Amino acid sequence: MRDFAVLLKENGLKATFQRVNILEVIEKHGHMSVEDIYEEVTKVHPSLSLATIYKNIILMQENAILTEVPIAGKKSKYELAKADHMHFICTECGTVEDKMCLDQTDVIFHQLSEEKHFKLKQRQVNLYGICEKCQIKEAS
Amino acid sequence: MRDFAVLLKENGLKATFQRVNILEVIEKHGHMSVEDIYEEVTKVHPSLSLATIYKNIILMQENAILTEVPIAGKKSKYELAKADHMHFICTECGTVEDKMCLDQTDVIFHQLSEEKHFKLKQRQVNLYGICEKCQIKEAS
DNA sequence: ATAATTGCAAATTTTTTGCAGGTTC
DNA sequence: GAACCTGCAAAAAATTTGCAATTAT
Repeated sequence: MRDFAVLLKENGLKATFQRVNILEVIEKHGHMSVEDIYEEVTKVHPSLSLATIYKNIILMQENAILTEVPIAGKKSKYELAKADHMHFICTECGTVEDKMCLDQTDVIFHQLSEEKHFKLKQRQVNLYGICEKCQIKEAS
Repeated sequence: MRDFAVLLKENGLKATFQRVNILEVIEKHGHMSVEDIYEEVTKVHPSLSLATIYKNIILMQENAILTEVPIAGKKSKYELAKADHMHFICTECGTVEDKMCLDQTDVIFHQLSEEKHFKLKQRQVNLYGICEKCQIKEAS
């Protein structure tokens, strides 16, 4: 488990129990909506409030600790900021799975960063479909 | 301007003034949030309600007439369903611009559709950065 | 010690719902 | 004329805000 207290301090944020807790559950589960986080985190720290989660998600995004993964037809999920990757998103159950970028994605990104009229900062490649579990469920 | 009445009927939906109107403003502006649509559409048809927009956006997505473009840090926008393309999204002003897919995106998509554990349906490549206008604004 | 952070409650904003009246085919 | 659709108003859900009490450094 990463040392989130240090990570927070490096970004000039105080390492409160709440923040570390939020980051730990996100690390553990990978991709979580605000509500997912709330449910998990209150198991350990029942008084942790939704307002605190909202405030911190915003703050941690500003500090590039968290990244939002907006999803068509569902609520956004949040993940720890990490090296560029793609997402498999299940349109049935909403599960998000990371997928390493292929070589071609770098080619594309590089080519697009040449575009003079748009200063490219970040890419997000989201692949929608049906995950293994839901395929099995559908079949039956 | 496309004949949206026909498009709606092809999908088994009644061609109401409201629906055609919603589709026309989206066609004209390219990418619009619910609120954008409401503001535009009420200029022509002041009594058109938000509830109608919400109901129809859902319905038209189910019928593959509209596509949601979810955007990190901003509200989703909606566009007419069309051939695969990428989006340049300005993180300052929220403007969305379409960008044709490069050849490599097809290679990637094809390669990923071989993955046995995920039945790939749709891709969404979103490129975040600063648009020309906002670059100029920043510089000054 | 002090500046930042939390948690509550209230306010605001966004989205959904039910239904009576109106419209499309 | 039957089924569908709209617009209202109310309800529900999601997010933000202000502030007094608490906590991290």
